Amino acid sequence: MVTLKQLAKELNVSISTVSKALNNSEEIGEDTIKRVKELAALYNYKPNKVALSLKQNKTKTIGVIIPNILNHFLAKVLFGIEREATNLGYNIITCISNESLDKEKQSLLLLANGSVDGFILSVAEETQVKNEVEHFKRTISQGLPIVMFDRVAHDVMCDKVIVDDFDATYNATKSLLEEQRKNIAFMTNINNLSVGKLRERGYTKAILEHSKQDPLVLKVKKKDDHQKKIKSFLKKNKTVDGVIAADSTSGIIAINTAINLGLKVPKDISVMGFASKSDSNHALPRLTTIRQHAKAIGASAAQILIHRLEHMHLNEEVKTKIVKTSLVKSKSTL
Amino acid sequence: MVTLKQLAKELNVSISTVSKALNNSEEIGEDTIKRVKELAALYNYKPNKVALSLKQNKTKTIGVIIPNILNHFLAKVLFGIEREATNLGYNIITCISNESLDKEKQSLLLLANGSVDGFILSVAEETQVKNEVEHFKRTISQGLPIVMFDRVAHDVMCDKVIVDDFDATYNATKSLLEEQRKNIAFMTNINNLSVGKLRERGYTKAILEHSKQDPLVLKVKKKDDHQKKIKSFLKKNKTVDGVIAADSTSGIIAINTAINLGLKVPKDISVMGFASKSDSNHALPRLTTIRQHAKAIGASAAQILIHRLEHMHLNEEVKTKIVKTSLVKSKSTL
DNA sequence: GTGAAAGCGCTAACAA
DNA sequence: TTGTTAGCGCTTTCAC
Repeated sequence: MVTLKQLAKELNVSISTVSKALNNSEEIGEDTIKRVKELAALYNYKPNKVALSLKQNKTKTIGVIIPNILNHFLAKVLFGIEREATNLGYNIITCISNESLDKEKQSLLLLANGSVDGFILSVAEETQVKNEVEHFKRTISQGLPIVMFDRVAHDVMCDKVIVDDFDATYNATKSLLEEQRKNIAFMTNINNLSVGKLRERGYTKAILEHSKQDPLVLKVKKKDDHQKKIKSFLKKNKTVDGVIAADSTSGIIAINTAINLGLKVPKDISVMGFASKSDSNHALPRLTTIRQHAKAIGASAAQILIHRLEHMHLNEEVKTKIVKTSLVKSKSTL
Repeated sequence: MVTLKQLAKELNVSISTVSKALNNSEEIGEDTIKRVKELAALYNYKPNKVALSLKQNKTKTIGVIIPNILNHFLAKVLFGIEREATNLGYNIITCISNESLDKEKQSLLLLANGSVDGFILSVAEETQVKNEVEHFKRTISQGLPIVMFDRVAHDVMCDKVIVDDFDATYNATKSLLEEQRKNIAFMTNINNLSVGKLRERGYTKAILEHSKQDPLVLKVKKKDDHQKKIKSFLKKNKTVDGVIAADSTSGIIAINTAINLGLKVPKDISVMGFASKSDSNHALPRLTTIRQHAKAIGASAAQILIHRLEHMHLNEEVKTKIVKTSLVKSKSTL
């Protein structure tokens, strides 16, 4: 890479002249500016990012810590973050915590050495289970702002972008009740997560308030055979005529399994679940989905963090933004 | 963040003494080392990454350019890259080209300002269609090595990690022929990509060599209704008794659609396709899949790049690594 | 209108 | 054993 020094030498002017010329300083003569710019263009000069970062004590880089990149929702949020950050002139350094508390701590520590100006993250499953938050607080107190999305740690004072999980399942359940469903089951493989619990509560509340049935919940663990679990559940609970799925695969599998068992969807059983558009394609009939607007969540998180970074002096209060889900009807419900 | 300067001041020693002490230099007295380290620990000192990068003229950071983060395969490769890079002491800056040539150029340019030491990337669809490679060559000639994976630009001299796409479908097709399938179709929605073409050629060759049928190919475009396309294809070609899917969704949809049309899988029709483990769950019976070992591909790419970065002086020849696919049999084939 | 010098945080050659 | 100094590439204040 060409440096100011080299340009200066070749032009027989000082380094500072070159610097000022390239930054269109008023101080510099017109033809000098022209000469400098021409040579810079010729050599394809680009200011060294690292030197700039050191000088200005900011990197224009955001650390993003994602629990699981293979989760379609999280990947899509990352997509949103990347796009918005790029538009606003920031790069992102991505770490994958792999749902591990240790890796999460590690990543936070590793990047808190001047590599990034702040963080966007979703809390790892293990962290939520153990309810640890010290590492977040420490990072923030070091002057590195954090924006949490989706899975957040409520007792950490920082900006948050979340989904209306409770309302989403509450409304989804009510919508199945309006179809006159008498025995609606709730399926989840994210029962450990804050969002998973909220979704279950939304379902339960709707059932208790508006139905005569008891809540009926199937909790699938990561290591379970997902298909088998759902199949035996549906076999055992033959009167189930509605399903709310808290995660993106349970809904798909529920439809496929129901059909395999000879049920008609949605005539005999209605299925509704959190999922993305592309996943909903994997069932026939297509899954009626609760969409989380993942890209918008990512974009919001990036905006909020960058706004804070660029207005650090203002010391604004932390805020929580709620991105509303929407229900996209398809053929798996009436 | 605490700096050496502050530590030095508080300890009444020089900056270089502190630096050396922290680096366990032989030159420094034992008790000085101890005093320095204690204070450093107290203040939670961490060497400033940016300063180090500037000094040593390397960032220990890799630029990763992914065409589409929502593609499960690519996301998994990213996962592999991140893990391996982290293990080897590198960070990754992720850019998403979104299959756009412009964004790809943009990202390359943006990071070639000292932000990263090298690149790992998979070529964007538009880039492959237009067959542009100049931006890659320019980057490399600037001293930033590139490792390409999966979708590679053959006329760029750089390290590559690829899949045995041709062999994979050739063998898959032969395996269906061994089931005595008489009319095997090939379905793809990645016909624009180098890998998509290779996969089609593998299928075609196997058919031409070992079967009496003509090749039968269904090309689905991004904007098509995937389910509809496959449904009408299967309706029109009622004698199709085998399917090879080049991408990760066509196989799933083919199974679900066949069942919807009243066919028995695998009795009436066998389906086999590229897909990941989690996707294969979306069909019932589960899809027999061609696995690409995405994580291993990512890890290899990271290893190769980092090796090159740390042995730049050797100027080793570029190499191409082929990661063999494997066929995981499930219930969608005999 | 142009240049010299300081400084961001760090390392390392050299001096004491 | 410890300190001084230069320098990585850049911006910016202050002199000329």
